[in-house]
Amino acid sequence: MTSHTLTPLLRKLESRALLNDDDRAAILALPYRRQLVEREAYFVREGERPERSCLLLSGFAFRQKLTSEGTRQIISLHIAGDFVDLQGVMLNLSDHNVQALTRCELAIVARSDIRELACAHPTVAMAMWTDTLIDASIFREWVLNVGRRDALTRVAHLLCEIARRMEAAGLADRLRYEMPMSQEQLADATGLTPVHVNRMLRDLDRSGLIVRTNRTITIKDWAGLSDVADFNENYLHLDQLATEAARMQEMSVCAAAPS
Amino acid sequence: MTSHTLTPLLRKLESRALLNDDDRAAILALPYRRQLVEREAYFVREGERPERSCLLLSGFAFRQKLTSEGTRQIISLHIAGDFVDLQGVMLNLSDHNVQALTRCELAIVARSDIRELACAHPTVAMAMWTDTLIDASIFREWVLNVGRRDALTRVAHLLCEIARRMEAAGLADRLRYEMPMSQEQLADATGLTPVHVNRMLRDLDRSGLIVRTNRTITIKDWAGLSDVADFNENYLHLDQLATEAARMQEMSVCAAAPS
DNA sequence: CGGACAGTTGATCCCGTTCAAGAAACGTGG
DNA sequence: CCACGTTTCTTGAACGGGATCAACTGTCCG
Repeated sequence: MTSHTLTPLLRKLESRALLNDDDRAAILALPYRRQLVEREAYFVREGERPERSCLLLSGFAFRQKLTSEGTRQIISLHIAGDFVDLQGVMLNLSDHNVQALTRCELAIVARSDIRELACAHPTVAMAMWTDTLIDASIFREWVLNVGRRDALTRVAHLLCEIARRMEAAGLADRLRYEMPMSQEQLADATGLTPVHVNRMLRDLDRSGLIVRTNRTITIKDWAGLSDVADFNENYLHLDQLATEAARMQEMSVCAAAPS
Repeated sequence: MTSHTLTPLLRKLESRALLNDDDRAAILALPYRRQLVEREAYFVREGERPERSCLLLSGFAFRQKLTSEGTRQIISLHIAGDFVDLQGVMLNLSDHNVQALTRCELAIVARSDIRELACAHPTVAMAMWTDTLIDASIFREWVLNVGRRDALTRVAHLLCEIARRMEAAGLADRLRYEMPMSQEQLADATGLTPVHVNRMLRDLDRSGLIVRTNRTITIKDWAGLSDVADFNENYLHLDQLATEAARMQEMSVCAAAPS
């Protein structure tokens, strides 16, 4: 049972709230369908009425919006274990696109099944709510990044975020990972042009903070890089569970009552 | 009972999900404390551990983050009826600041009371979840606005968003409202400088799309303005309730079972 | 080997910034 | 009600960070 397909989902939700055995069983009992999708495939399209949500079992994905002129802004990244498009469970119209960055394995779950789970298991609902709140926190940091930081800082910040999230997901070392994005995609994520992203990467390389070999990023000086990146990892809320456990004891609210 | 202080909260949540009488009673039974705060006052500070949430009874507020260099980015606006800082109910560390834009009346509710409400009333939990998802959708649009649109479009987009949200909240006509923000704040919301915001407003004025008298914005040509603004209101999810009701019928999930 | 795509570099341009100074609006106290 | 200081708005002039355009290199894959 430990190798159940939905184990990554269970892990994710357990990192968001304190679940009991009943909650765990209900999560693993979710009906799902496995699917493999190619690079560039759309999971969700703007304007659609979502009927299902996608759990990323492997690979990378990103959220994206287009202006009327056709320029693209990447809004966020998603890595294996992320429940992409959880907001489609409650919102009735999709306001952006979600696309595969690499080839992805998915577990597809019906929206109605997630709603039933949430209704029957309040703690699971709160774990999913928390997950979407962390997404929102990342969006806020990206508004700041794109709105008020210069080009070098923006690029460095994105490198730090990817490093830290991949480390937290157990996918790579913080100091060495393979960049899943092309420079054009980095540009769309930072609100820059591919040409200028290239120059900023070169500058980071020349100043000795990183080394690039093909798509592998090696961070030579984490403190130095996160300094030029103005990177403070609080917004990723990676320690949510630890602080949650501590605070539940203080408050003894919703304390794991068997449902 | 119709003039209960928390009626705006009830209205807000009823616009997010289909509540039953029991849910309504539980919302109005929330313990709260009224407070009046001055312009510039902080509701939440980055790095704090949130213990309470604020319902805006009157006035305007905004979310904000600072870079290490001290430049400010405004992340979103909030108007009377908004439950600011709902994300503080689940997240244990605040990742941004929330500040009063004008003098505000607040109803302050303890975090633990909201959690208890959410545990006991799944539909209310889902309404609050939905509310935070709509906030997140607005953040996404702002990433696009600040990342990929030119200055004129950014400013026009913000004018459209404020107009449409004030209209939806019943606070003003879509075509005429009093701008609650200074040009410096508009600049921090659009990722521009105050000087350039001023020029863009002048250009919108000269081209006949808007007229400004002091802080009053009169939109002379909504279609024209929303066209230069690249404004598509889907991201505000203003019709969430209507589409929700329609879809609940299709699916009959969580169908208002008396709790 | 060849064709497509990603990355790299240089030269030039322009949108938005910066700096500065004056005008209007606002709040406060007399 | 006006006088006065402060904040906000407005406009001009010069500058610069990043965009744009264009050419070349490297790499992957058939």
